Amino acid sequence: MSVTDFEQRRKEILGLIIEAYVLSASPVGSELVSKKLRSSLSSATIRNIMVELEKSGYLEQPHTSAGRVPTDRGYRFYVDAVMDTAHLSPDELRQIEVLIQPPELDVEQLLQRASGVLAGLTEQAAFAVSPTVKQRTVKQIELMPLGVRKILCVLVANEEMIASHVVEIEEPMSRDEAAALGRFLNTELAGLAFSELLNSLERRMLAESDSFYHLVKRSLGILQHALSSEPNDRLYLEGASYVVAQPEFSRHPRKAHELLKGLDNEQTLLERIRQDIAPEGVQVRIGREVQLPGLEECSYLTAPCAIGEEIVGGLGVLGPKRMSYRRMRALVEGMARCVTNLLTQWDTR
Amino acid sequence: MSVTDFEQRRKEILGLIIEAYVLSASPVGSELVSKKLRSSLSSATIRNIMVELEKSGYLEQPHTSAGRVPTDRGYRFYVDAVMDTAHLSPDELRQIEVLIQPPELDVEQLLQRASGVLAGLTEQAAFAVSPTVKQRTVKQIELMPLGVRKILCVLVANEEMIASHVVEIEEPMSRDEAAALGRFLNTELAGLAFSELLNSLERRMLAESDSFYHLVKRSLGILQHALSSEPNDRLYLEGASYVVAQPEFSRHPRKAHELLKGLDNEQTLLERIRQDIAPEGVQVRIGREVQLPGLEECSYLTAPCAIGEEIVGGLGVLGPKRMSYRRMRALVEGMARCVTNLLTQWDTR
DNA sequence: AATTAGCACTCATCAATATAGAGTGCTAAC
DNA sequence: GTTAGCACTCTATATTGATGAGTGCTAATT
Repeated sequence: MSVTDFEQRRKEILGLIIEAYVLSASPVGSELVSKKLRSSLSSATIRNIMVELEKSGYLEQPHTSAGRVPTDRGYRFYVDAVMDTAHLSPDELRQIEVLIQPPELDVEQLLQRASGVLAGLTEQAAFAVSPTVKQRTVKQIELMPLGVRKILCVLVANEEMIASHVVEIEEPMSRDEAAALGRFLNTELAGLAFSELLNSLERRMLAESDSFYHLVKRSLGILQHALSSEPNDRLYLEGASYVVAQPEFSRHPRKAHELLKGLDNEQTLLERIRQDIAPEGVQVRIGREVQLPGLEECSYLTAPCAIGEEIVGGLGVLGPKRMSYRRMRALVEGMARCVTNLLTQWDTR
Repeated sequence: MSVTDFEQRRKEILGLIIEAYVLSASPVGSELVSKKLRSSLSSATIRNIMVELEKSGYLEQPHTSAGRVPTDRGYRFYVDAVMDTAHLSPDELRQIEVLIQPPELDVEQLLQRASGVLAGLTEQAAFAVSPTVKQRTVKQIELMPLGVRKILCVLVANEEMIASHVVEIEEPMSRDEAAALGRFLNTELAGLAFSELLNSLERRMLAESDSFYHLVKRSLGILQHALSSEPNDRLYLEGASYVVAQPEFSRHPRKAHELLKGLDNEQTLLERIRQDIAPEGVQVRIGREVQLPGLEECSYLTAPCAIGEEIVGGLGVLGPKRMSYRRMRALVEGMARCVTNLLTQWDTR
């Protein structure tokens, strides 16, 4: 038997152990593996291999004379090198699209639905992070005076992504002035990324001392405020109850409590998840890799959502380390694809 | 000893039992009550009174030879007729105002902070319902074409409450047309409640066949859409982990799971809570009165938040039935007062 | 050299049992 | 109307022993 065959067999057995453990939530013994294995090997042989897998750090024993349980490293190896990739069928994708389609063209509603449906499908906690208008390019900017010293600044990235902010200003501004300023901004700034807006205006202020100086200065003040806060920067999270119901947590109330405390921390979660949203597709974080307080016993998967080529947000699933990574990956990928499809459709309509 | 003295003593004992139970979470025996009672009565006498209180339905025994535990009815009586009212000191109120003040004039952010701070102070789950623009009166309406067949409709109730919706329309509309329509709407509809808007327009359509007919018709179509969905209609909920950590739930994982499932149901919760927000002030719902699936073992308190005299939202606290209603009422009332203060300040600034 | 049967050993789990003590209701005395 | 005293009930906790799943090791087998 060649070395690679050897390796292959170890992988297969690790896979079987993990899959059995995912279902049963209790340590897996050599007998069971022996039965499930295609090539018939006795439990004794399996035991020998299990010892090797334990030495490699993929498995561990809760105590002498219990079966084996995967370690973080075991799961990681399984995800990277053992499990095969599944995809949802076109039919399932269509069904999901129907489920998440909101009655209106509204990104927030879409994401809320997506996280809800994803939680239901996976029976885990599911999340979606709303894209910030900042990441997108300017389509239109409108200014509208409210009262004397307040101005409503509406930033339009595209039809579905709109941010409006009330900005307090020093000098009063009339309706006509606002309209003029709006026209100025729209001709000068359309097509820029919102993130470059301020830089661009600042550069102009330094360079030219032209007739627009006053306009530029006022715009800068207003846009600085409007872009500084983004209340829509939100994490939709649903289905925490599924996770707490898992034996890992329901048997250890303290852990459940810590998990929920961790999930209450919307901002921390959001930042961490944002980091993982990458164009490469589905990302997996396992156990201690999660690096979020209270979520050491959890794993999560993320996938990016895009409008066309531009990544504008993401979604994913969070559950106990003991989850079916194969199925979760398929579902997260499928859901992200559906959201991306819908957003892109909306955008080009 | 007169009848009212008699009644008074029963109340005092019920109060002691409830307060002890709130702290200890375990059935309260006659010995303990006897010790805590000011007028010294032996445990035997207390037992007799406890039997009466049990007959009245205020107490029950988990089993023979355990102490007593309050029933829903017992809590209700305690809240209505036994406990005294506490209020936060002006100093505490000021501290809270500082804590919840957001960096910007934004109702949503204010409510989010309020629910977070309230959860921290009460160590229970706390919630806040965002006011819908529908409940307020029209200050300004702006229409802004986006692309060919879409129009952005901005509804301004006051500086801090703004709702914007993208509406798809049949016939294209130019910038000028939109501006004209906007002017029409602002002159005709300002001061009306948003909820009356549609009715008012419909009446006009039937009555007059005047030169404005076309304008009215178009407005109606747009506003119908814009008002039909209210994505800001949201419930902020924080601190569920506190509740799950209470022995009522941490000792019974199934109950904890059901609680969390109940809390996941944002819409149902929101509707139920809205019903309870009354101008009279703090409302209390206890146990089965809650009438929300999965929350039979909980109680909640709500208080209205207003801008001036007009109630625009509310907030409250949710926890196990075994909570310090006295302290919760003070905190909920105080927090509502702070939010009301801030909103009213903003509005009149 | 790899595999396997056989076996002694370990340890968690579960049910059965005993024990302690908290709290009751009742009765009779104050 | 109040209270001391007491028998009684029932939970909570600890103890014990039996069960069995699963292991590691050794020696036999292929």
